[in-house]
Amino acid sequence: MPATHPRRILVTSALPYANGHIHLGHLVEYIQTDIFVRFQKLRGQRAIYLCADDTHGTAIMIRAKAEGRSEQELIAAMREAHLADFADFQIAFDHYGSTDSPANRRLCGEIWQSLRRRGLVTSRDVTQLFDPVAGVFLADRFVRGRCPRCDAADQYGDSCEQCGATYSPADLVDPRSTLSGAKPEERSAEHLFVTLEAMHGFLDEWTRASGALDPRVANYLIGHFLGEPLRDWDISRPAPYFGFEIPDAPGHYWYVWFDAPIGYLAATSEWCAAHGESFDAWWRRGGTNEPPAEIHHFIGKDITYFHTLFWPAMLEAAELSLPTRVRIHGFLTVNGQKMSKSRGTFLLARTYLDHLDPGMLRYYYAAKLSGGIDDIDLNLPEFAAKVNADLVGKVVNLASRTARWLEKTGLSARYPDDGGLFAHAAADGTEIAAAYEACDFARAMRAIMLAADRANLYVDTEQPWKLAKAGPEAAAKLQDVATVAINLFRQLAVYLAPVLPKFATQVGELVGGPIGSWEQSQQPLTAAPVGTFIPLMRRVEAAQLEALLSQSSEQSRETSPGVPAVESQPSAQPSPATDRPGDSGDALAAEPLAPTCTIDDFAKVDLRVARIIMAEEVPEAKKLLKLTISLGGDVTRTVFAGIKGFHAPEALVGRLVVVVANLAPRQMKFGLSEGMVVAASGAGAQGVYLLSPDSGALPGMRLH
RNA sequence: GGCAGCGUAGCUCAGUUGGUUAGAGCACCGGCUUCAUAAGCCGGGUGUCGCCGGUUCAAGUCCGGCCGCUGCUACCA
Repeated sequence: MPATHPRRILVTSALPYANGHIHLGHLVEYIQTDIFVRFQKLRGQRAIYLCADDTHGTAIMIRAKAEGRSEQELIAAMREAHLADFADFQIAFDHYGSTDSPANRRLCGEIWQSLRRRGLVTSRDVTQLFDPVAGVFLADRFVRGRCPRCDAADQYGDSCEQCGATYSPADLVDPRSTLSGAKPEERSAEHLFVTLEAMHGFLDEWTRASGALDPRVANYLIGHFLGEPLRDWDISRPAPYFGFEIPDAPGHYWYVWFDAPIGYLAATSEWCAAHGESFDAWWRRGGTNEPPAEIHHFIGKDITYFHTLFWPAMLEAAELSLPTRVRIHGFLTVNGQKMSKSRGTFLLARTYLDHLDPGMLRYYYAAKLSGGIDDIDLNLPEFAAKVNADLVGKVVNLASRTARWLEKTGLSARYPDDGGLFAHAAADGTEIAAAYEACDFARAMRAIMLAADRANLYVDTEQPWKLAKAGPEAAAKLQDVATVAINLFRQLAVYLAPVLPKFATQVGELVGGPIGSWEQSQQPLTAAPVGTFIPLMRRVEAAQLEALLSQSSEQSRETSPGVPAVESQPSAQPSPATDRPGDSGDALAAEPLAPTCTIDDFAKVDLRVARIIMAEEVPEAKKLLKLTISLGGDVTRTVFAGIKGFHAPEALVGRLVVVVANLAPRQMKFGLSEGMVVAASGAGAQGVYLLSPDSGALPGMRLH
């Protein structure tokens, strides 16, 4: 519980790059951070959540040029889009800045002077490929050519995707710039470096002993960087570059990764200016009489070393406060694989919002995040099941099934005997809070759902619907039972408030007023009016998920020219089939075409002709027939096929069908199924139609 | 190629410093309930804890090797 002096907690998320829109992968971090900050505020701590757009660098410069507008116009437009996405996902920054701001320029200058004073800046020439037409130096990925080892065409400047060779861009055969198509030339330019090795002792100590890092991360750093002399960090880029020109080195610009983390400081500075606070009190060591502010950075594992080596070194050199904790999370996969435009799983925040409630994603992520650096998977069928079961079926349903009894009477004047349920859940608050504090939100959600289970069991046991029918003499008992249920419901809403802020607000409107303090979970409400219950959250339907994926696929086709558009297929010729009566587009419309797959994808599926040699009823099964099929010779398989009712077993024996022969065997209730018989179905689901090859085909033949 | 993480029930995952009979949710089956958004409650069983070896009285847990999956690969590593 907050003592007389609340903790001061400064929290950041990594700055999103102004080169693209927010997607569901980004949101893992912003939602995680937002939950942490909201939790701290609910507990009465003084927490501030700061972030900003990361706006500088070559990529922004090139994109602005390609779009024929200034960098400032580009980043302003992207900022607006980012802010709208964050707001709609209920991510509540206390301040959202930009690295392209006067405050950031000033602070970059100050840090830079600290590095200079300490003699940590040096310079030397660096040779890079230069695009003479576009007039810019080229990163490896902006150069393509033939592999010097295997001669594969169209390879990136650093490694060959065909043979795996690694090399430098200058080794490529016939290199060309992906920006202009011009042949790049080698140019040498002076770069400025920070001599990190001078900070080696400090970093060793900080990594090991500060407690800011998970031991696994500390081990990683010790094993990979701190075990040998640290390389100089190339901190400048020659013109042309979109960024801040270095004041004492005209023609040189700070590299984007220098000014990006300083954006945390700039955001603090701007927030302080707007709220009459002192920057020094938050970042300067010994800047106040208060205990030092805590500084928590939330980042993805990909930018670990920027935040655990370069950034602490910069802060140390500038004598600013060091991070209390660097909280590192993994990446998001969708349905078990990385987000992919061609699979339609590269899900933008905005696309999600077009179809689904943001609170649901916040809850799902919370239920998956345990504070570690493991990747988390967004499995869409599981997402629907979890949201429907936990939020709709357990939590919201609790009010849905009891609030109506209290509309006229309000809560009982005294809190009834609930068998210790409220006190039990109030005591759970300690463990739930500890889990939130440790960013083990998954554990917090499990504990909260257990409390929800107990509450539902209570309602089930007390059977208020019977009391309602029992007449006036049971009215007091009915009011008491509903009072308990609604109190337990509101208690859950307090615990869930960091995850579901909008839901908590709505619950406050239903009963008891605004939820603003963790303490509200500790005392039941009495004699308060109860509003009319309106459904607070709708179930997720499969159709919504399909619509989400299908819209995402369309967007990807529009925006990624590398993926052939379905529309580009020559389909204008009238097809004989479309002239047939009854051949409507219903079936196609009911199940839109799957995303494009390659011939390699198709080759993974081994389709074979097979002969059904036995077909048996499975008495207990509603849909299944047990088939024994032959792939030729004495190779037979047992397959359970969902065709009962559409085909008589005896009519199937001897018939040729097509099977997926390399499908992973699946244990079904009635036995192991070792393949799948291919059949057509869909639209109206009027039937299931087996495929047959033309006569002459033999078992074992593969479909190509 | 380099680096990292993971591998526990059909699926998604928990399993504290090694310590009884390895757990939860979902899915599935049966029963109850009918207030509630096809919601709720009870019961049911399922595991060579990826494989091989080692340390130990004791290994899902520690060590080594192998296999598989996933992610990252930025002017860097």
